[in-house]
Amino acid sequence: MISLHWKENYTTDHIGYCDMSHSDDLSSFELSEFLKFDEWIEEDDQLSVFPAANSSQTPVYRAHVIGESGVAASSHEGPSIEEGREMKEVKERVAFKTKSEVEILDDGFKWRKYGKKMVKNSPNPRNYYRCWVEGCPVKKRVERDREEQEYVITTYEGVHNHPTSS
DNA sequence: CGTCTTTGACCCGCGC
DNA sequence: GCGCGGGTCAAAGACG
Repeated sequence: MISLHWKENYTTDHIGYCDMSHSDDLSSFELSEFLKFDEWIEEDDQLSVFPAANSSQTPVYRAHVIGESGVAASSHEGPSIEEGREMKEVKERVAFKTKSEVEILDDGFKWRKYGKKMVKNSPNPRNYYRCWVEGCPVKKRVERDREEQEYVITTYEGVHNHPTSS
């Protein structure tokens, strides 16, 4: 059972989370690309790699999701998966808020850093990465949470047009 | 010596 | 039109 919930506003974005058990059929889930199944935040807020599809366990994983769609934002009861899919069409962007001391999280992809910027009202810089694979449009940006410095916010933008290179 | 990071410059959209 | 904030470029530097 997959359910997507949304919480209160987070600056201009909206934070939600998605609960799912590993018994779900990932391939048929429309949000699979959008949510990047290979990276999740576990219940204890430790980053973990999603287990292989043939794993016998059925753990529940949780990811924090930051959306930017007005569609999702306007829903008070929380968006359905339909709305989530619409969000993907508007902007293929997903963010994870992760409790971590290091900002370089190995998610199975190779990244090339191309920029760093100090953001206003925050003492922390924001780092910009591009997917290392040529022709792949995916970018990500990494920054520390303004208030909770022990958290790292990783934002992915776009969908990989190639398999994960290990 | 090649490759990846660093870092200031540049660009672009937006509000005033 | 101009300044500001955020995103990207690219030359120079670091590092193996």
